[in-house]
Amino acid sequence: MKEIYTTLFNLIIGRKYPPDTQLKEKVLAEEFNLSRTPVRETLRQLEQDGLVQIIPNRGARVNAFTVDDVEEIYEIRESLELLALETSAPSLSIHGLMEIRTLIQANAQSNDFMKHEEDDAKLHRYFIEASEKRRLIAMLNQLFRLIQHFRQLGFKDPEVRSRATKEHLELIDTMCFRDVKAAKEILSRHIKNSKINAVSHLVRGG
Amino acid sequence: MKEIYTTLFNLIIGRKYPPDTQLKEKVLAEEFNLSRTPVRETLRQLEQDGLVQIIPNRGARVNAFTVDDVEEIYEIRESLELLALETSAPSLSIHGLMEIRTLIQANAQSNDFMKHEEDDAKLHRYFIEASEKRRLIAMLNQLFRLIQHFRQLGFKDPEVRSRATKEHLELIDTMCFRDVKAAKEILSRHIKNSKINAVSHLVRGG
DNA sequence: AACCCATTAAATGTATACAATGTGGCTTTG
DNA sequence: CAAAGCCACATTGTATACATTTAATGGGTT
Repeated sequence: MKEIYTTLFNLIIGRKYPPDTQLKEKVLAEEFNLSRTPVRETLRQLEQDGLVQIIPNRGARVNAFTVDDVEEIYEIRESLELLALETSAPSLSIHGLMEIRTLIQANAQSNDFMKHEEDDAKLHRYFIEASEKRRLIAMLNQLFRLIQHFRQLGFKDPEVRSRATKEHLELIDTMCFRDVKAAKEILSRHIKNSKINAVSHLVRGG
Repeated sequence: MKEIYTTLFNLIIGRKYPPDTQLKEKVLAEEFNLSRTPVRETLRQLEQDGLVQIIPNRGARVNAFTVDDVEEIYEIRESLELLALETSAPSLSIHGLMEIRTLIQANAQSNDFMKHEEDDAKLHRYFIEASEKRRLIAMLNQLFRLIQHFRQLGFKDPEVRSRATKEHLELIDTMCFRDVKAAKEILSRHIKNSKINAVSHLVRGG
């Protein structure tokens, strides 16, 4: 039952289901060997992700997921992560920061792009969760799910990896000095770079 | 069917259902003369609002909705509205700005606090929707729903009203000059003031 | 007395059956 | 021939029935 959600999710993100495709409950139920009930719930979740639109009595249709959408998500993410960073600042321990720093530096020279992707996720999640704001964390998690695919693509480029690593280390060091204002600048630029990088993997309008 | 959502929503926000209350599908279905199916959907929506937590196979329980939650929502709102303001700036017309300005000034001396609340909503929505960012708009709409109750309380105080009006006019005038940076400062302060005002209507921990 | 396992009751999860709504095509009529 | 109305069908919305999971209880053993 959880499978149907991730499957549909990936089909839409991956453009296998083109925009405006009607998602009919009965058809999906048969394809996934389920009844309409769990299918309906899945469609509601996808609506919350902004991937489909549901019109009462008329069902669900796939929303376009364009370059503009990816950009928008990155911009929202930036705003919210800056807030999280600011909020987390007082409660961060040097110990915790150093732990992550060691991890990142250990993988800095690695060519395994998945490792870099994981480290990136860990670092961002570290600051986000340290904010201890339930809703903020939940919202950012949702945004991360939506752009995960494009983030992974980005890390395949060695230049992107080394720049990200550099920015990560800068961010940590700056936060060690509790210079929140400077840290926000670095994080802002880092996410803007990530956005450009993610978008470069897409064709405009596609 | 839509009624059950708003009813439960208000019961939780209004603390009629205390935190940790178990919301059982069968009980709610009988109370609202519905079957479990639409009740389940309602509970999922409330989960998305962060008002209940659903644990698989164990059902829904009411989340606490504390002062901290209200503050968090205001802070997220601030971040996102600043983004919306920045994004909307290029596409704003002097004509549209003046139209709202006239409206606000017309009601400036009114004692009808509902009118002020409506104008406030209109102004904020104006900038938000001008950003033309689907997700941003949707997220802010959800946040507004969550704090609507406390916003209304705030406008009952004449001092709060006049300060809000003043800040609104400042914001509009500054945007007329396309001074986005200054406008963001004003909006930031305005929302921070609103937050303090909303929180002052609550007892800590309640 | 404390612990473990089986049994059971109550809740959620899923499937199916029924109701209501909206769409498209056909007919009818001006 | 065009437009409006009506009927049939497909789809969603809701109710109910069945399956599964979980938590609690009680009996038996150590």
